[in-house]
This record gives sequence, structure tokens and C-alpha cells, in this order.
Amino acid sequence: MTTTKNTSLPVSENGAKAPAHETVYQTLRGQILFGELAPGQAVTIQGLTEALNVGMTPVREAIRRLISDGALVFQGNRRVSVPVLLPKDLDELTFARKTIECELARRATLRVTSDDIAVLVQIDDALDRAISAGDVADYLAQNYAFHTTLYQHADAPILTDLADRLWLRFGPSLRVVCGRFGTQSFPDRHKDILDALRKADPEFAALAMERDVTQGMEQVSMGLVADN
Amino acid sequence: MTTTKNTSLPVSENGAKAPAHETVYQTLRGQILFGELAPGQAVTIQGLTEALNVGMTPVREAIRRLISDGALVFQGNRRVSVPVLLPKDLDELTFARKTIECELARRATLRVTSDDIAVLVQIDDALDRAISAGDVADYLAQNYAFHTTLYQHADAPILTDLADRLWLRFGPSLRVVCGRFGTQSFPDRHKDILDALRKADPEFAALAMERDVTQGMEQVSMGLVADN
DNA sequence: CACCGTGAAATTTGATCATATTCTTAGGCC
DNA sequence: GGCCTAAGAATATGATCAAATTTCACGGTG
Repeated sequence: MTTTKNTSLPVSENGAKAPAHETVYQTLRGQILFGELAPGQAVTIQGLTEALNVGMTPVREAIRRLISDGALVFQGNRRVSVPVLLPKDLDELTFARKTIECELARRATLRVTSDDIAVLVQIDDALDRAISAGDVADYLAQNYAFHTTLYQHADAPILTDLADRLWLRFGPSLRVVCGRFGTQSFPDRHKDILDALRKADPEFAALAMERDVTQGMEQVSMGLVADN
Repeated sequence: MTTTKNTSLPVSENGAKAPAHETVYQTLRGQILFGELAPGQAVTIQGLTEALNVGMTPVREAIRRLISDGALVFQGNRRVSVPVLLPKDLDELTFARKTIECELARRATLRVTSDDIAVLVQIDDALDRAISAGDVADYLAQNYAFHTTLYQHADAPILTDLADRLWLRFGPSLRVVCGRFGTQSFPDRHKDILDALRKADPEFAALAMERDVTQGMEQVSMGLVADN
């Protein structure tokens, strides 16, 4: 059963649970979010069909989804590429991140259990190790995991969706910054957030989150300024 | 335009430059935003291919986009439908609308010209006429046009994108409310916003917008409560 | 003689459709 | 009532058509 007549397709051998367009979407999303696809890089449908060994319909669906997410931009004449963040965009992104992610922090504070906090501490430890080791990819992944995991506890799907969308906008540029300056310069603001969670103090959590967001966006800003 | 079974599908407005998937997306988006597709209604690919006289690939792409927009939801087993707004969602939507749309109002206040304001006044007049006439579809269209036009002047594409996404969430339910209670009960809060624009007072504009949002979301809330 | 601009052909890419395959579900039979 | 079968809908592929960009050749000019 399920003997795919593909010559070589090692992915998803376990069978039923992964539609191709979903797999393509998740793969591309990760590559964009963690900067494996550089800002400005062009993306072609046929290139992806060959790179991922899938038909063009799933690729087309994934690309439409990512364009709607803001993770890709439609550059006029049938050209799609990873968007380049402009200094002009930073104001909007910073404002939106502060309001939405601080609110998510508030809501999460009221709902997290001590077990949830323990998981967050583990992620933060892994983040510290990534910083010490200078592992940029792992740093980005753990940082994203920390925020995503925290927001899951906020029980606010609409706000979480908005936050995800914002991360897709500045994620690629964050990778650029890390590649330029390394991970050493990043103080870890997550400790304050964890403290606020333990004390179940929503406003303290929001304040700590605001500092984390501010710091992150300043790093992105530095990268953009240096881009000239 | 009700499913004209013509030989070729209508070549749209500006001549030759309308991809089918874009046309399908805009059509469906409008139908969802203005409540022509009721919340909870199932959407099938094959149904749309027959209704719109296009192949399934453009329909699939449009549906993926709308799912990413939050305008459609993927109900597990290959089933797609218009999302049903729950009372639980109203807190999130209200918070997000207030923060984002008030900020858009602030930014627009600093940039609008008197000509822009004149256009907004025209839209608001049309809105008043729609309320008087009890024309629900026109009321929804003019109300959406007022906000969209205002936000265009904010010169904030990222925040505008977030706001558009939020409108897709509560738009269908707003139609339900109007159908239930009519348009007479809606006081027009746009007058204060226009005053603030004329005075170039950003904080006043934000305050007026907050009142407008609050009122709108209360109307949606009434509709949802009455839904039980 | 070399360089550059203009134009057309060719290749690449995107858009759409028709078809095959798989999965879900509904209905009938034991 | 549970299981098996069939129908229908969604997923995915390949083929086909159209459009655009690139390439290349040719002729003119410095």
C-alpha cells in the first residue's frame, strides 16, 4: 500500500498526515522566517517544483498563502521574491509588535501553569546556549520558539495570528543582523518575562515584553542602517 | 453577474490584465466581507468552479489565500467554510481593532489633505443615505469604504494589512446584525472623525475612532448574543 | 575595426485546464 | 449495529497555452 511510484521521495513516508501543499508551505515558511532565503531573493514556481520534487499546484498554493502572509511579495510582472524590509517599515512593525505581543504576554500570564513555565525555561536555556555557541540558526529558532510557546498559552488565536504575521516580516532581516554582528551582543530579556510569569503579574510581563520587542527591533534597525 | 454561463468568462475591468485566481479571490472576498456568504456556510472547490466558470486551480489558490486571511477556515477533513464568530473572539478583535485602527487614524490625521477629507465626507454622506434608506448592503459597503479610504492616507501598509484582516473576521457577522435589527439603530460616529481630521488633531481622531470601533463591536456582540 | 542599440527568435516561466489518484463519508448488507 | 462498498470531493500531476524576458544577430556609428 501507498507505494508511491516516485523514484526517490524520502519525505513523508509514514503516510497519511501531510498534504503536499502544507509541507511546501511549512518548508518555505521556515526558510523565510529563519533567513535561509535572503531578503530580495527571487522565488520561482518551477524552481520550487524541482527543488522539492512536487507538482506545481501545491507550490502555487503555498506561494499564494505566503504572499497573503506577507512572507513573500508579488513584484509586478509574475515575479515573486522575499520582501526587503525598509527603515520606513520599522515604525509600524515596532508599534504593532508592542501592542499585540504585550497583550499576548498579559493574557498568557493569567493562564500559564508552572509546567508551562518550566518548558519556557528550557527553551530559554537552549537559547542561552545558542548565544554562547554563536549558533545563529539555533538562536533564531529558540527565540521564535520562546515567543510562540508563550503565545500559545494566551488562548488568543486572532492576536497570535497577527503576531505570527509580524514575525514573518522582520524574521529574514533579523537573520541578516545576526550574520553581521554575531549573537554575542544580544542580552537575553526573557529572564524578566519568566519572572513576571512566576509572579503572575500581567503588567510586569507586558513591560518586560515591551523591552524585549524594543531591543529586537533596534537590532533589526541596526542591520538595516548598516545595509547602506 | 449571477453565474452567467457565457462561453468565455468576463474579461474584467482594465482590459487584459486580470488573472483568474485574482478575480476569484476578489469575488469571494467581497461576498464574505459583505455577508453574502453566511457564517458557517460550507465552501466547496467544485461548487465554485461551476459557479464561476473557471478551473479548479485558480479556485484552489483563491481559497488558500482566503484561509490565510482568516476569511475562510479549514475545518479539518478537507472541508472549508466561512468562520463563525464566537463571543470569545470579540475581546481579541476589539482590542486589536482599537489599537491598530486608532493608530491608523492618528497617522492619517497628519497626512490628509482637504481634498481627501472632501472625499471622506462624500462617502459619509452616501453612508447616511444608506442608513436612511435601510439599504444594508450599501451601508456595509460605504462603511468599509470610509475606513479603507481613511487608512490609505495613513501611509502604513503593514498596519493597514492587519486592519483589513480584522475586517474580514467580523464583516460577515456585521451583516447578520444588520439583517436582524436594520440600520436605523446605528448612530454615525464618523462625524467626529471628520472633525478631528479638519482640526488635524491626532489624539481626537484616535478617540473618535475608538468610539466608532467600540460601537461597531457592540453591535456585533448584540448579534452574536441574539444568535443563541 | 570595435561598440552599441534595435529587433526578433527562443527559452524560460506563469496560468489554466483536464485527468488520475486518494481520502472521506454515506449507505447498504450481513 | 458494525463492516464493507461505492460515490463524491479534494489532492496532485502533467500537459498545454500565453506572456515576458533574455539572448543573439545584424546594421549603423564613432
